Amino acid sequence: MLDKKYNHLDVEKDRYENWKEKGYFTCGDVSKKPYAIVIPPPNVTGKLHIGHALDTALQDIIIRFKRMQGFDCLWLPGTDHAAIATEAKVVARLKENKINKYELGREGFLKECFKWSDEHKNFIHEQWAKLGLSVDLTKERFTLDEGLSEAVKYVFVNLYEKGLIYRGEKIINWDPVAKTALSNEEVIYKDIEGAFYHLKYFIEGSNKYLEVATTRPETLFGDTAVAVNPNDERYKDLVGKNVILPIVGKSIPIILDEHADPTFGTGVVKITPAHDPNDFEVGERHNLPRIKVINEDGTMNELALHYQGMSRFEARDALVKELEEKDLLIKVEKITHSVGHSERTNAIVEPYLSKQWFVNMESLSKRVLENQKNKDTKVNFIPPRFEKIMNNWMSDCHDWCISRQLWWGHRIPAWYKNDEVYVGMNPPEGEGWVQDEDVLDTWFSSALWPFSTMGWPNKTDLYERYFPTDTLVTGYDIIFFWVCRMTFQSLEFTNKRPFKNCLIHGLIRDKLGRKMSKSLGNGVDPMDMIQEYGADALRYYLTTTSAPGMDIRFDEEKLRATWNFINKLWNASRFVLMNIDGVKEINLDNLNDSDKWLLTRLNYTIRDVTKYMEKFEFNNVNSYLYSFIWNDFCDNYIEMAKFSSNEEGTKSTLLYALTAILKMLHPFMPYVTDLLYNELPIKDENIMISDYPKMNKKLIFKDSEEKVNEIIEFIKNYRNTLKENNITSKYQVKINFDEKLIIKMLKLDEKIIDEDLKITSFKVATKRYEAIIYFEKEITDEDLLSQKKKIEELKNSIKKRVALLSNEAFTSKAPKELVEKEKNKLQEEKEQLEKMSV
RNA sequence: GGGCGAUUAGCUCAGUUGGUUAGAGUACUUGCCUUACAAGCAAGGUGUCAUAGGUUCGAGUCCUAUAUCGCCCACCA
Repeated sequence: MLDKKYNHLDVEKDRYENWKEKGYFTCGDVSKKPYAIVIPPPNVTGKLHIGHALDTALQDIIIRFKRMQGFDCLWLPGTDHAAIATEAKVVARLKENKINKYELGREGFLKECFKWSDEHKNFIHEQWAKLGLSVDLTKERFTLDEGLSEAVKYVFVNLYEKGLIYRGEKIINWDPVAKTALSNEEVIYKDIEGAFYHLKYFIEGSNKYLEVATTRPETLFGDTAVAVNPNDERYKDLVGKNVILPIVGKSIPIILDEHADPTFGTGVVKITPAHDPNDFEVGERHNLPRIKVINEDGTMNELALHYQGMSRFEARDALVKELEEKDLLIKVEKITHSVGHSERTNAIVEPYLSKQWFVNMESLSKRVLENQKNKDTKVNFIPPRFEKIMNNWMSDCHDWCISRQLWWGHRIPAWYKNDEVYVGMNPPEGEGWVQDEDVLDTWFSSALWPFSTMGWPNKTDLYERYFPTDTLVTGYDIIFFWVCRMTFQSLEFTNKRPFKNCLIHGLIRDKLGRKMSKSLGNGVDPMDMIQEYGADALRYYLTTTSAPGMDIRFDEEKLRATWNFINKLWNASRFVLMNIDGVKEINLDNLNDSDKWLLTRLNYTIRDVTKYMEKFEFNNVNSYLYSFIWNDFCDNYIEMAKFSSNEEGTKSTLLYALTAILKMLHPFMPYVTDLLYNELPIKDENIMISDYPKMNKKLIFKDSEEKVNEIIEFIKNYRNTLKENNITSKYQVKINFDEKLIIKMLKLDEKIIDEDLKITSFKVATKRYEAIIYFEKEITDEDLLSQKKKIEELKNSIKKRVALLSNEAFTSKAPKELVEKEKNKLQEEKEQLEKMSV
């Protein structure tokens, strides 16, 4: 027998191990149709956050639903080595022990990284288990696995051979803390306080000067020109002259370039090709030298003269002071401007001239855009609006910088000997070749995830059977980090989309709508919530609380309400189990009206729930399931069933309905439904491999549905009348019907009389049931008023409906069913009014 | 500057291809320990659907503006 109260800790204990041992998570039944999802691999950096809980719960719901529908389901799990993120963490851990990565050397450092990633993989496994995720652990992959590394190399070499990967010297985003290049997507722009420094650049051979405004005076050592706009009349006569670089004393030309905006500041721009992407382009156009004045670690180099060795920021302060002393500073204007920060180290990113590897995005992105036009082969975003994000990014993307000056990652398969470059799967033969020191951007390997995890480029059984995958689930924040890149790599290398559907969910915010972040300390640990409310409640709450793609404000009150819902399910199950003694088979041949009513409602629910499960609209699934379970099943049916619990039909209906309820809830709350299902007298081996309920048209009973609906309505009206008129114990009732259910539910037995009494009376009436309640009491004005009000309301409604139905525009243009429905309603209302007017 | 989303009950959110009296949870009021559940039951009140126009027999839903809030991208010498 079940405990009186639902205890999630007891329920969820040890259950996962059992599923795993039985092999329920393992795919491979070739007699069934395949259905595949690959998990977005979490980084091996830390613990899973609440967003992971949402993302993985959604996938588990889909997989469990499809599994019960009879698909052979592969949910492929894995983890991401997360190049820079992990490397930063390991460096930090080593630092605690006062160890520097360079002292350790590449090999030693990688050993530390593997140690770290193994630890975190274990941690992630534990959390997946707590969440109840039915991932196929026999197929687990890691982005640095041998197979995946082969795929990465293959793709690199192939793109290189096609000319889509090249090595070039460009301005890239440099992280001076991690000392590596970053892609544009790894740079986060934040508004910070800064200043415009207005400097004097004296015109050569003159005592006049140009006023040059800059936010980064320390880069002036790298200036190789100043530019003005060709249409700027103010500086027309200066063309061809030179200015003297302050402090340095060097002469640099005044050039004409569109880049200078005459309406911005003084209209004069200093050009530092080695330290600014726009200036770099200006430099290209005018053939200017590129002078680097900053080192990899963000300190100034020898070209910065006496500022050598200072950090960028120290040098700025000191330089400004010197400029001021030498009367070369005109003014300092405080401004707020957005400055790029490294996503991982939070260091201010330095635009930096350096030799890196790039992917040419032109043809790859074009192919994605083309493919999205074909509705049979496109990636279907759910909700559809997110397709625009991918398309926008794909129609305006720059070449992708893929080399990283890190150790943790896939080493670039390029070797150099003097000026020769060799790119290949294996090291070149012969002496003197040195492999590129750099590794690839972590997203380069994640981009291959849906097929590299299945053994590609080998034609494995796994790949042949499950690729392209069916559905990818992820947050909108990584559409261009990841979804876009998977799509173009997949189209390029497999000629197929990586997944048919891409289900996009929102971000989880705190109660006030703020992003969860470490600095605010407003994060919610899913493991804490599981401890407090159970994984079942957390999963159900997170996945059903909002419409697809919308952000969620995390609200513990709602999570608690979900726990209450499970407690309700628990107790309803107790009731059923207490009342189905001796049932050996489900027999639905002899049913009473309330049984038929419940089965009818159940079948509608199965139909609606299935429809919305297929569409991934879990909030709608909830609204149908919740109201069916709580209102129809518990509040109405169980109460009615108490009067017929000895009947075979009712016992069977209770069991049949509970079985279907548990199955429909199972994808969301696997633990509690597994336990409750096991208590049932008639069951399959396990709920997670049982059949999903199907609508059965034979179990739709329209007449009983209508009748019991009216009974419920009558009961409600009756109780309302008692309550409103404060009728407590002593009253008598005259009725026009012999409906046992109403009599029992309202406990009318001892109150029924046959004759009319000449005392206060209230009438309760629906279409076919009518009761007059006699009550010893003076009718107060208030009573009269409330009765009058009801009649008024009814009259108004009738008036409105009559007007509507006499509107010819409506009757001729509206659908016939609707007009018919309105007519029926009008008829009903008229009848009711007649009955109410005593 | 370009794009996206939101605005509905005190709060948090749903609202299907337009269908005529707009829903849920929570909070609130009242009465109940009715042997599944008081973390419950019964009954109840709650709305200028951001604003202004328009289309339509009919608009929370479609169209056009506007306002406020949030997010993304680009630019920021």
